[in-house]
Amino acid sequence: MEITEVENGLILEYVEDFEARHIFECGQCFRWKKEQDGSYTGIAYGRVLNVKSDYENGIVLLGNTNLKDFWSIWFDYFDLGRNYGAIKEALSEDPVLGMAISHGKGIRILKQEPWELLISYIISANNSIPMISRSVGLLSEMYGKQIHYRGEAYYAFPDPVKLLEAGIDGISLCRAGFRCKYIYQAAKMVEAGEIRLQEIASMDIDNARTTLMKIPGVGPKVADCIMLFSMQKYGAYPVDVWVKRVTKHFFFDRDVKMKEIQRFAEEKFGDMAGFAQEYLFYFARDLNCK
DNA sequence: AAACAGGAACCAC
DNA sequence: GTGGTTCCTGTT
Repeated sequence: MEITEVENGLILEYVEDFEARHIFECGQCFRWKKEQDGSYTGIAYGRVLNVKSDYENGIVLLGNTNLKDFWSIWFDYFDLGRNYGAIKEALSEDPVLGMAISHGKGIRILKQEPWELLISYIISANNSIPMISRSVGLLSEMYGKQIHYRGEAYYAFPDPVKLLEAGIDGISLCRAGFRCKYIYQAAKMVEAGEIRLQEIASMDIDNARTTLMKIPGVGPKVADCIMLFSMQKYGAYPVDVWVKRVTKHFFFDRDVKMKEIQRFAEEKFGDMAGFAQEYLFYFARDLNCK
């Protein structure tokens, strides 16, 4: 990779396995908005960033940043030190994964913030992606810190304290329905130190899952999403309806239970299950696999 | 306008 | 521990 500093941004060249559309639209994040020019603008770690990529030429343009933030935030956020070529090659031994990977070849799993993901995925339960994005956006607008970029206002995701101050009634304004009480309780547990996300992140996958599931609104699927997308637990294989459908369709072709799918993923993909899940999810949505 | 979409809680068994 | 029902908001 080669980095050039330009006016209010960076040009990255010789970047492999990076396609903004695949990264931001494979279901792992809710705060990146597509712009007219095909770039994406989002907010993470208290910074607003604009991203545009050209997969074939290995070019990524980062707007509204600098070298310091690149090395302290964005290099890790986009996991640019990871060799996705090797992962894709290994997974492609399976022909179904081979197809899925050619559909989403530029997917990278972002290293997002555990607290924001905990709340985002509590909201995701029995909910659709546009509605989840809206609720997370509303919480941020109402209770998060405002940041300006190109004359527009962006909002960081609010701290637990801010949500506690808002109370259940304040939280309910984000239109997350029955999940609002879980959001409030989660904030309470985190603020009280009853749940320590950093500690959970350092546990092995089974202990981390069990501990996360003590939080109301967090079941097996939500726990696996939090672990995969913010705690680098790449053996997690979150099974939502799409992953259930696509796994069932290509690998079973019969009625299967969640537990069977979990065991199958663990045995077939091992510590790469999370990557396989993302390729399959994006593929299933593309195919509208039912 | 009724049917459908989407995970976890909760309660029987 | 498994199975069925309910929760909320929105779209088709």
